[in-house]
Amino acid sequence: MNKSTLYKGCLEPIIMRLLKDNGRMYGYQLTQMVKEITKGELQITEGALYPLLHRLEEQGVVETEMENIGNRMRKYYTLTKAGKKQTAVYVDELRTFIQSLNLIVNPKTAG
Amino acid sequence: MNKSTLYKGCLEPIIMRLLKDNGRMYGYQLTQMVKEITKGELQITEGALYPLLHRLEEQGVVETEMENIGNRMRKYYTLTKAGKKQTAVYVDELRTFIQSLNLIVNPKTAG
DNA sequence: TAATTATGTATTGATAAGTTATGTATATTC
DNA sequence: GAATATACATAACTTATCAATACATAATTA
Repeated sequence: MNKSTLYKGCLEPIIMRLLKDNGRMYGYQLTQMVKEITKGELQITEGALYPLLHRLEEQGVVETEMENIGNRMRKYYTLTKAGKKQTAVYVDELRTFIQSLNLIVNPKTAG
Repeated sequence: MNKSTLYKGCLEPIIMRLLKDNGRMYGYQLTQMVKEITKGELQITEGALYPLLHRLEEQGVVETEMENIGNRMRKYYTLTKAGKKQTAVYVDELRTFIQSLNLIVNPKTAG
């Protein structure tokens, strides 16, 4: 096992949740926010993030706008209406999943 | 996404944790216990479980004994000493991971 | 009694979600 | 001028899991 492989399968709801909470965000910002919130515990790689974002765009879950900051471009992602609905469902599933993990790892305190 | 794909990467610490708590267990029993504890939320498939158990045996994390119950055979798994050590580390990592997920999904209550 | 479900271990082929590595480019800091 | 941070992107590879299948016995149900 590898510490960093734990979140396989959870990345999608994680990203969607952050977009729901913060509105417009760009890729690099998402990686930094995850790192910051989890105090460095979760680090999203670009190889995981960008294909995911593109997939979400393809599916109509997010929509994008480009913006130029100085000479660099940024691609901002926003949840669509359908995306927000989706997010609610996924985050709920993730919560249930967390609860399930808790029941196994902390059988006494988790109820 | 698929609800059942959430726990990719978490199965190993889950199984090891159960073995640590309950001592000797057999494969089918592990699947049933996970299902029971999580009220049906997590269902371990054989295609995931048995290869994992075999891998753990290969690595010296668990050791096995066969037993005949009636006419059916059962293969019991027990953590080795090294396995118990490993388990402590992995479960700790899983706890940290759960905490990280919580920080993202429940930013207000999780601290 | 025939069919289905539960118990029990195991393997195979396919898939998808990651990692690692690489590429491009600008801005900043030492 | 070298290293680091910012910013997007893709390609090749790995691997953990699923779905399906296989085999076998016991128990239940129609």
